[in-house]
Amino acid sequence: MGAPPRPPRGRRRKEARTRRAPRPRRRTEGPVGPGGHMSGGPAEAAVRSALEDALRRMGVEEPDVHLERPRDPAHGDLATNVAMTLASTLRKPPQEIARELAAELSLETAGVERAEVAGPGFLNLHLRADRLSEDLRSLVAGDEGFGRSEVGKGRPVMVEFVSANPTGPLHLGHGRQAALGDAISSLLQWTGWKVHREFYYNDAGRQVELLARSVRARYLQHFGRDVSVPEDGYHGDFVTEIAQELADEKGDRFLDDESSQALSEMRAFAIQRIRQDQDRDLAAFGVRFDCYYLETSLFEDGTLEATIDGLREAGLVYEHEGALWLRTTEYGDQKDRVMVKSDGSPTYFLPDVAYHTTKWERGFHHAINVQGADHHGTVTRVQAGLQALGLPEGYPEYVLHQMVTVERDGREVKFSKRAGSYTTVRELLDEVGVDVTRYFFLMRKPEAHLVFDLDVALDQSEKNPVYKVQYAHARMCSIFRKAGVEGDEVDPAAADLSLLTTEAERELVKQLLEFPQVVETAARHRAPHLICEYLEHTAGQVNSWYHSGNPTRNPELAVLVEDEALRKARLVLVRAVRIVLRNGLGLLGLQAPIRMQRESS
RNA sequence: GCGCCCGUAGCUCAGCUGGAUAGAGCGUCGGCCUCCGGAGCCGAAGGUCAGAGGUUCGAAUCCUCUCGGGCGUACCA
Repeated sequence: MGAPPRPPRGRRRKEARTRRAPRPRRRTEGPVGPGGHMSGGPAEAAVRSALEDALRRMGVEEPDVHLERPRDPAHGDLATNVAMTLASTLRKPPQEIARELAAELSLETAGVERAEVAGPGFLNLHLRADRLSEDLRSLVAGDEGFGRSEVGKGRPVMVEFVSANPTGPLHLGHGRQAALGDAISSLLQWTGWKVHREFYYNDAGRQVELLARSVRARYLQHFGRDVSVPEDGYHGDFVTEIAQELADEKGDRFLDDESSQALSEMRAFAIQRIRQDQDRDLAAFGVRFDCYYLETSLFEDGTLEATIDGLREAGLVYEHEGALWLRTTEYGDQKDRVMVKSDGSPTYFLPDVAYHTTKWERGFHHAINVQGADHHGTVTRVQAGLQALGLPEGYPEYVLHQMVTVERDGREVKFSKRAGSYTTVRELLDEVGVDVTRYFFLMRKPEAHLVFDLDVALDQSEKNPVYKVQYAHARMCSIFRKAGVEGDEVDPAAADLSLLTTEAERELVKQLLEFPQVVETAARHRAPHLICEYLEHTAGQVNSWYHSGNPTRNPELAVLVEDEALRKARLVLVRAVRIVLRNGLGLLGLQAPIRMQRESS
């Protein structure tokens, strides 16, 4: 066979505006984009602007100050490496620049007690105690909104996730997607985006056809006929269950009816049952969608034809061996792709492209698809198809996650009964519960393989990270009960927060104040695991602080000390902890329990 | 073959824009614990950041190559 025909030259040249090698889409290049400063609390903002003023006085025109919280408390509350980054443009040694900056900095307006040059050119800043107190007050004032920001400016973004075919129960991969998609959606909401959650149903095409044939086979078997499920059909128990229900509801009316009408009725029945099943699991998992988009609707409303027409107009469509191809290689794909097979039916690729055009047309100029990495082959071609239609390069953005395996005693387990070859979300939910399942799906970055350790998941002690965080929250509530006060009524204005002087307390306050930045970073990187990590770390600090006040050993470090003023101040800190943990857990879709109840075994 | 992802402590994993002595949990070892909430607390040991080269004042992080693992590479979804 010769090479496929090529479109007319002039046309092609015009349309082929970009012809570059495929480039991996970094998750950091999404809607929020890199760059732009993270907020930080009022104290940090004051430090930043004071540093910028000082730098301007030193002749730096557009100072770009990066502030970080040093790991080592001895290195101050905040540190900047700006002297090192300016060394080449100012042509001076970093340490000298840092010394100048320290001298030029107005400590008063920065709210800084002292500034020290350290290491290769860091400027370490120790905040005045009152600045930390102010930030703590604003944290409590923020309450349920603490951690939210407006960087998204209310722009719409669609997050598509799960999008399971209606051909069986949801499996672990879908579970991870449900958790990820929902958490990423929440993160975007928390950072000021208008989020639309969508589920795309591939209810057309070959797979549902196979499902229908499989159900029919089981149905006929039910009536004693000697038929077998198609080789490439669905063999799980759920197919038999559906066939059983079909027989219960419709009797034997399909028994000798081999018409396509009968098959399509059976298909509709099966799809409806499976969707019900999936919906129930998603509801149990606590995930809601704003829209379920049906692939079949693209056939019905003419979107498919319109898409083909659009692609023809772009001059990138050609026929070859009876099939209709799209020249996706124009946009970096490894080979051209078939849109319509020689038998006249479309491949999944065409509706996929058509579907994504509707996202754009519905006003979602930012779209994120959460998918399993086993589908990564589709990314380039779908983006290519969309680019051919004039949509921007890199639309939509993809978050691809790796596979999930379940382990017990260090060995992989597959405890599926219903699905045949895979473990279902339902089975996992029944085994370990919603909160643990969600958290475990989120605690690793999406692109890393996830090992779901059942031994840890079933452990109800603080070795289980979920319980560790929830315990810390419950403990704070417990302290309020013990103190006989309503946590929400603990008033920072009525307390002298300068009494929070121990290192553990100061470090804890700083940790809590970091929450908004963590949310922003996690949202920008589509990385819910950063929230998990933050919560675990925070809970560790909280628990350690709490335990340091052991009544028999160090009663003076307990929250509920005799000293009324100190007690009030510490109760404010307890309230702040509770706010942050509750907000963080809520963001991930987890409960923040007032008290923990263990199941006795 | 080509493309994408991954490789950090015994295990599971963090590590933000390239920054100071690479962190956490589990496990191991050593202490403590009739505690505001229960399998808890404190501490210790444990590293050639897969390997090699490069860029840089500075690399786990950026670039190139090699090795190892996973996935993809259909007129399947």
